[in-house]
Amino acid sequence: MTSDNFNLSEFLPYKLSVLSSRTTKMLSKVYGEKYGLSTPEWRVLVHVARREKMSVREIHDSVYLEKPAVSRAVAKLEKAGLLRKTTCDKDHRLVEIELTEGGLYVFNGIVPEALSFEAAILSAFSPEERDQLHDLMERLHDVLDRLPDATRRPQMDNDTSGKSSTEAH
Amino acid sequence: MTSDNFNLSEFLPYKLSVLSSRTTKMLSKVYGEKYGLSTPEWRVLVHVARREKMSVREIHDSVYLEKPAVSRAVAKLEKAGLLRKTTCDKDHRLVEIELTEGGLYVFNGIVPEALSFEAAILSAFSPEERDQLHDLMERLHDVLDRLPDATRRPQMDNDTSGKSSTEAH
DNA sequence: AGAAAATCGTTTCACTTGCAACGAATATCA
DNA sequence: TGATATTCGTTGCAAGTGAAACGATTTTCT
Repeated sequence: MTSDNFNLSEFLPYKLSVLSSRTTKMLSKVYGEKYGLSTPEWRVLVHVARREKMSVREIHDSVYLEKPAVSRAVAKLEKAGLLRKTTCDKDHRLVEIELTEGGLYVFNGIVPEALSFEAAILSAFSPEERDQLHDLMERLHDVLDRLPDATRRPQMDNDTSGKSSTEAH
Repeated sequence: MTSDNFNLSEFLPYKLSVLSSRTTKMLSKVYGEKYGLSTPEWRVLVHVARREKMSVREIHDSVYLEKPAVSRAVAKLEKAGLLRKTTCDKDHRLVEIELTEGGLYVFNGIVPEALSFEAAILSAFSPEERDQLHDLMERLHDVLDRLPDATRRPQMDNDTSGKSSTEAH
């Protein structure tokens, strides 16, 4: 029998899922307990904070969230006063989403904690190991991209500030 | 301003989540489309296949699934005829779960495909890099374990066959 | 211009999840 | 032994999710 000794706990997709779930769950305490944000809301908030105005579709394209998830997150964040939503003048199908002052305030409150959480996690690694991790994950994505029924991978958006993406590491 | 240039797409918890989601989603086609199993059902099935009889609690302890998720997955798998559920003689609170012949058949059909999916993913890596990946993920878990509000991490169960866990490779 | 197709954001619906509470069974301990 | 506490598996419920459908708007093409 060939599959007799299949061990779930050594199966890469399962291991990735467990690690990801634990990480997300522990991070969610940062934006959840203190600010009452869900994970989609947290993602939308920090993404919107990077640009002037953006539409639901732009968020959907760059963040790993389904369109309905973006729409609902935006609705909740608007109700909470963290962002403002107006219909675009030039194209009435589009909405223009931007942070309010309150949204910026929350953003500035959460991000340092999120970064310190990430720093705590990465503290176990040397700079070389962090590069390794990044590299391995990137190559994992590349393999997934080439598989038959490849799932959508959100586009990394062009950085408006900071180092250019063409710059060597 | 310190958090001006926070970039979600370079944030480790987010990156882990995206990679894990993509992997799980693509793997789920293996057990989903052809066998109609959900992810919890797939996990329960392959875990139960490793031992004689086990309880819901034992599954919950070793697999990253909430107790209700295990209970529901077991119920569905039983209804599908893939496993058998009987109340324990010695302790009537417990149930004894074991694979049926049909369950073993499905198991033997799925596992090779799952393993070949994993192999396809890992094909991009050298043996050393696979060890690196494993090592980095393990150390990530260790860090999470030591953090204040550490989330539960399922126990890796003792292997009944194959190499012992104390063996240095 | 006018019909048809495409796009955008929202909503609907069925399904899944996570958490707490529950009844049943056993263990603990006076 | 009898009262209390604990454990086990299930269920209820509120919230979240994904896929398809929808109305509104714009684009495309004749």
